Amino acid sequence: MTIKDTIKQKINQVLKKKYKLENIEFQVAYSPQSELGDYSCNVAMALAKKFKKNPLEIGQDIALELADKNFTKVEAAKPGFINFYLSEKTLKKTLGEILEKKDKYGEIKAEKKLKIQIEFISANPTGPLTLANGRGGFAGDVLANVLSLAGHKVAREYLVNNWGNQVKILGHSILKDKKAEYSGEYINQLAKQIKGDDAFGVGLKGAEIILEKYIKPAVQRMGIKFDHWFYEKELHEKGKIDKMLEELEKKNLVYKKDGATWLKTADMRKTDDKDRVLIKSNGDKTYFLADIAYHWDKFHQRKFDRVINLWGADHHGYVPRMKSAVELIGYQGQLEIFLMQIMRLIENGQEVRMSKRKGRYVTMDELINEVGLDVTRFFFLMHASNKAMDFDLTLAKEKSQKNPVYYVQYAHARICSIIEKSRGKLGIPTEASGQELKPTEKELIKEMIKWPELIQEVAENYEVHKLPFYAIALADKFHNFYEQCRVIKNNQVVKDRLNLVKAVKQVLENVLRTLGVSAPEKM
RNA sequence: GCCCUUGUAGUUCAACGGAUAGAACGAGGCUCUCCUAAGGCUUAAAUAGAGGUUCAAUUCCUCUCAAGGGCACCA
Repeated sequence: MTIKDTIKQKINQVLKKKYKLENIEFQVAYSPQSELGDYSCNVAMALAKKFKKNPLEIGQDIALELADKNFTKVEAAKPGFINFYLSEKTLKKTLGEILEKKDKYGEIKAEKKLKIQIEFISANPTGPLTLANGRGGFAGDVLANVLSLAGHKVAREYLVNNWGNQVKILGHSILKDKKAEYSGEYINQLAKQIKGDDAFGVGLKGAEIILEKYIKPAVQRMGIKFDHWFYEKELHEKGKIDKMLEELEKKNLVYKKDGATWLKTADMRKTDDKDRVLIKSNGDKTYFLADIAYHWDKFHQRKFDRVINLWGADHHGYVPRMKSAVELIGYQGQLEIFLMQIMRLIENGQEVRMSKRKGRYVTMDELINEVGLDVTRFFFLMHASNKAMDFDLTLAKEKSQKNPVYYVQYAHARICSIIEKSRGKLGIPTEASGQELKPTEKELIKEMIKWPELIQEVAENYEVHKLPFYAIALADKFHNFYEQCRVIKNNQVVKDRLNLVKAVKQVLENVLRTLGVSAPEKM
């Protein structure tokens, strides 16, 4: 159990015993400054109104009951916060825990182990992966890592839309006829390889080649491994779409109007506001129907407890109907859709609209070639997904040398160097001054205590961008320590510090692994 | 027109409704006889505007202004 959980549990016990209260909402957070302790809780402020009492007094009353071996001091402060001061013993205990758990430090037990699927990227197989696919790609990959650390069984999936209109258009583009829309070098290449006169057939072949020759290698270079590539084509060819329609009819969820077949999505008034077409009046099936069949497959056939889809923000109008459909087929609350905001490409200070159709885009490959995978991943991951981000390739190239990822990796390299130099040297237990940890040492350990707590938090709110910020904070604490405390002194190794530094190396590695970024031994 | 996102230092981004709004880059000033100066220390610099809710608002609500996206029997 993390320190945070321990505090929460203890406070709930006190509330129950002392005040006969349950289910009170309160938060346990990190104190903003070290003078105010390490953890702080606002429960007294939450109770102030209820009791019509000064929150500080309530805080003092509660603090009295909270004495715990993990803390040297628990006390109420100013407006009514209860502050917890970690004891040195707890810090040292954590250090031992890290060295013992090694790469497992950060793993937590889920209250209930879930089978979770994360579907992301899923870019149409009509061209190479571009920068636009970077956000969802890296965020999805890291979210999957986090959810596994949090104790769930996670599968990564890429939906290949190798069917429908865009495949036909791809075919026309390869044939270079009047209906062509896509252009670019890859289309020219495909035109040389594929012959035929049926646009859809040509498109299918083109999509297959694009997937194998451009998309899959790019995904691999991005450092992502999908557990499953799902082909939309198979839904159609295996008759799963027709079966889905039968199923919906059996459940009495469809009706005919104006020659088309509709799904009663508006019945789910909370999620969608009107009914949606499944079969057009010309007899064509809509993509929506295929998508329902796809989700039926996820939930009904493959039995996922939770499905998370990362979509581009331009699909947000589609979210309500998809959620309604999933509810209608009986999986309420099990589909989560996260929108990745648009990424704008800037060139010479001007926004350039990326367009696959106009052949105007920067591919993932180009970017990784220019600045490297570590910089690319870190850059994308640092941005919260609900905000639009600007990307200037020229600036990115210039600035890649200054990417904060190096700050983090440099900490790791410095540690490796210390460990290397300490080999074979005489060990001395601690500094002559005694057992007391220096402030920078304490700060460093406290930062490491946060790692499992962060995993827990991100597994709940999916805010993956907090991980790179944590990595920077940990590196920062290390660099501070490095300036203040020497591990090797007069050609002798301070043993406790060597252990501390080894623990930091371990946590840095765990963090970087979760981010999919390398931990170099030399820089 | 309706709906959804988003407005934080010069720039790119942080900040579960909490205590003095943090970083990085950029600008200025220090700092290597000692484990990697890709480091450390330091100065200047920000919540778009107006109301409201709250003990407490960058965060929630309303309006204004600004940016982006969506409103199909397209996928």
